[in-house]
Amino acid sequence: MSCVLDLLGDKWTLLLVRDLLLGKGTYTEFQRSPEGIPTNILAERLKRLQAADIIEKLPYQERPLRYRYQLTNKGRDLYPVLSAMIDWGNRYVEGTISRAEIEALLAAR
Amino acid sequence: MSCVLDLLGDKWTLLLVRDLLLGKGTYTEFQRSPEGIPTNILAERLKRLQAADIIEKLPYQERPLRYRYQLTNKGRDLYPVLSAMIDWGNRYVEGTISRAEIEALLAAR
DNA sequence: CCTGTTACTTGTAAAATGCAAGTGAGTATA
DNA sequence: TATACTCACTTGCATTTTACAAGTAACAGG
Repeated sequence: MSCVLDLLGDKWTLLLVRDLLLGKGTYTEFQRSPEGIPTNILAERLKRLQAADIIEKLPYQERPLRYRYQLTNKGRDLYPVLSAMIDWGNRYVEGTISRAEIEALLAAR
Repeated sequence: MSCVLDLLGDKWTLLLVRDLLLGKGTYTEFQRSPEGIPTNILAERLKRLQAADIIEKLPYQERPLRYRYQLTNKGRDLYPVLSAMIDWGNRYVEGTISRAEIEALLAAR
């Protein structure tokens, strides 16, 4: 647990994983998420997640060359963690989006 | 997710929930956990978890009057979140204790 | 009285975070 | 061929949070 929380135990990291699961992938897409992650924190977290092999950076266009981030298998396997948090949130925290609505968002993309 | 992470998204909170699930309950028991939580952080997190109705403080002896903390139903329902993290850790993080060993610890108490 | 235990609180230095502004590569527009 | 614009960051700095050490208060036992 302690080792896992050294990687994921902060306010922003799992929000990034959530965004990635929802299909976001570019720097500006992450920045535009409603929580408004500070740009220096975003850059640092992306590096940490890459170093931990949870995400990878791939070119998605040339001229101009641009990269997008996407989850590795290791990263995608965090879905059950997010899923459990969503279920708990739906049960106990007000104003949370239901699991069904989220699955719909995932299916839509 | 964001609301849930405002409560749980830090290094120590879920470690406390883990300790509580393992049967720990007094201030010194938490302090003696191998991660070594700083005492001021411990006090603050216990207050936050109480305020969030995740734990409650109950007297366990008189003369001298002493309290222990224990999970509420809301707190116990965090088990699936921990469980998902443990499974992910077992798969991807070295030096993690297997789920089976943890279940044994839980059964033992 | 003196020592020990439990459960904290207080002070402070170090580290992480949040915010604003700036940079550089490349593209599009006038 | 300047000028402006987008994307993906980096840098500087004030504020907040954390970590570590020390101190405190209530009570008990010898």
